[in-house]
Amino acid sequence: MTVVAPRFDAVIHPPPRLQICGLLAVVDTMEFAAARDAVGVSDSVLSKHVKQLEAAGYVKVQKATIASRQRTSLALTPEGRRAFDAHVAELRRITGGG
Amino acid sequence: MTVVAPRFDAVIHPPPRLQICGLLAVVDTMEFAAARDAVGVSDSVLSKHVKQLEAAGYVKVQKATIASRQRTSLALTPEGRRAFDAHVAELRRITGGG
DNA sequence: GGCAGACTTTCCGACATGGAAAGTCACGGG
DNA sequence: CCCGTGACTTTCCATGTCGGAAAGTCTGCC
Repeated sequence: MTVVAPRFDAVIHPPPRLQICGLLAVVDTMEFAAARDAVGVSDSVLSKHVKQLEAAGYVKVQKATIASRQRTSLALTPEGRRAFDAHVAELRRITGGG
Repeated sequence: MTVVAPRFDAVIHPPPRLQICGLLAVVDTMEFAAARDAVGVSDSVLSKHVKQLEAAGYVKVQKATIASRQRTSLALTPEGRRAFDAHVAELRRITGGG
């Protein structure tokens, strides 16, 4: 039985955003710099993609000042996880993965 | 063991092209009109996407005049199948599907 | 008050996309 | 023979998206 209703999500599909979500789906929370390096983009590009995911309500951004340094961490919202799972399900359907 | 080397392919990734490849991966060959309807795009749009897949050497286009009517059928080339499989593998890797 | 760190925004130029319309090409009809 | 039709293909356009670079914002430290 299918757990999520497959639904193609244009906000998630672009490579950088698919990667961000894929990472967050596994680690639950990750810092801005780590995500930027993992995705392999510049600060501005990551910032812009995160902003779109945030605007869609898929990612939650937490800014904290730790040890005098600004730390921004990212995490999927429950809705973001649902959307991601649904998108992945749709990808599998499209690509013949069941 | 991995059968294909995961490799993100920008030619395949865009939704319409991912769909076209996904369809061809299953049916081996499909007519232009059937693909257009399955993907849900206009003639011109399908034609343009197919052209890109063809330019990349991923899809083979065969035009035949059958019963006085032009019939264009599409099929994945061996290289197209490899590229599609590799892209799908990469998507699974990114999306945490192994 | 000035400086550094960590992001954000703004400013572009380069492409990618899709729909509509015009263009091809090969019949089949009149 | 010329025309209309079917099945695509190209061209024309108006948007949109992307990414890099540079400037801007904020906060805490010196």
